[in-house]
Amino acid sequence: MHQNAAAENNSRKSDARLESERAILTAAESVFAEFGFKGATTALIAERAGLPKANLHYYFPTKESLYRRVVDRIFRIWLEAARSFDDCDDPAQAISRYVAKKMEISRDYPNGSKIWASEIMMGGPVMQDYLETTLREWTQSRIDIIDRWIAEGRVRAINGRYLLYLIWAATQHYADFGHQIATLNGGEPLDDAQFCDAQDTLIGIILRGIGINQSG
Amino acid sequence: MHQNAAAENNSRKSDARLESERAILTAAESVFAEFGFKGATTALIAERAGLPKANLHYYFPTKESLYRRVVDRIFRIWLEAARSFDDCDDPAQAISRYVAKKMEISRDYPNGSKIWASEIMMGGPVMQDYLETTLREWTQSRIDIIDRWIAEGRVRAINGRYLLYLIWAATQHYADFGHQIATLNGGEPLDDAQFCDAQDTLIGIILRGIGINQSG
DNA sequence: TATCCCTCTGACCAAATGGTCAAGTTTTTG
DNA sequence: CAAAAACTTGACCATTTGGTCAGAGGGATA
Repeated sequence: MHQNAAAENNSRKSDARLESERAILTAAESVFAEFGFKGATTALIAERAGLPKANLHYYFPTKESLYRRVVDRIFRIWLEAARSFDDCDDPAQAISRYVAKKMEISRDYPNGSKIWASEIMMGGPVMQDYLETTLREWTQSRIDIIDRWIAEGRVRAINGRYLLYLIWAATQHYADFGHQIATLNGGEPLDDAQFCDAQDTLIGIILRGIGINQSG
Repeated sequence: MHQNAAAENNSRKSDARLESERAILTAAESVFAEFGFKGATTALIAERAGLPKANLHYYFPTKESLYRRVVDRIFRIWLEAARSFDDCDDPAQAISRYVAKKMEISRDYPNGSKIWASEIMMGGPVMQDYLETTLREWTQSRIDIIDRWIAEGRVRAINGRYLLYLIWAATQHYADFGHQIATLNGGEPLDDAQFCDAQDTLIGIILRGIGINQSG
């Protein structure tokens, strides 16, 4: 196959290898999300990935190395969402875009969000570096932006830090507590219309809550 | 000791037994919160409770029975907070009291909140009954109250369900993600002043967000 | 003191689990 | 085509873990 060349761009890894790794990582995400790091078993991950456990250990020597790869991916997705805060200097647009993006991530990668939550609850054994460097810097720079908006009178005087926590909490809730939300929805996950309603309700409350009068 | 009579009110359990059970339950809460159900080991729980593992199994025959007791306690605390929604018919007071109460619970029983979160992420194997009965009924009745407030024009038209989810998410975040919040606070948990600030910021955003103009 | 009941605990066991390995099979390369 | 490199896998192992058990305190009551 001629796609070989494209695949080899990625560290000379064959298509088959990439496919196996992808299957393992996907399975690992679901198992780590459901049982936490200690509760996850490599046997179950291998089973969900459709290959023998020994084969899984060929690609990922230890459970921890596999876990690290999964956490890495999650953090990269988080960083992508973080960028939507930069695209625009209008507070209303910046915040509503950021909230919308985080909601979409909760819907599209719920397992990633759960693993993040689990990591933090365990005291961040793997992500502590990220928390102390990248996340801390990102958070402070966004607080600075919010403070500038406040100084310019475009946003009501609030503590930007706790606004960010509110946004993180409210959006990630739709992933981390998806099972509870589904149970309270008759056992079914939110459909598209409900999800949009949740998103709009959240954005509406936050924007008005920080003193932005929405048009429309 | 004359307190004996008081203790015997509780199913004839001796002081010593109650004390041992309390120590075990406290230890169990911290271990389940940190490692999840599967990751928690009875050996570690026993160690943190300061007694041999065999003794723990004398009081709680299986790990699951111990876990159920811990989850029961959490749910009872949750119900207590839920009542603060009933004490008052004024939307501003009812909601600000409820949020404040939930924030206090996050500060005072962070492990309980983490175990709840972990349970939900596992698909609610133990709490599913609660979710489908008590929680569902409580949620619907509160949505009805919010809808009445809206009909009376005392609150902006919003979807009450997603307002509740926002409140749960934002308040429980301070327990579940306490480690992340501490890391972003220079490694120290929020002090009293910061915690109050977070509480006031949250209440302020929510009240204004649902169209209640606060005085003061 | 003798009896009874509750509590405590070290030693033990079977099952589960992370990880290894040698012996294969397949794919790539010279 | 042959050799080498990469991949696959069943069997195996050491450790961990939930739970058991026999027997040892220890404090009431008669």
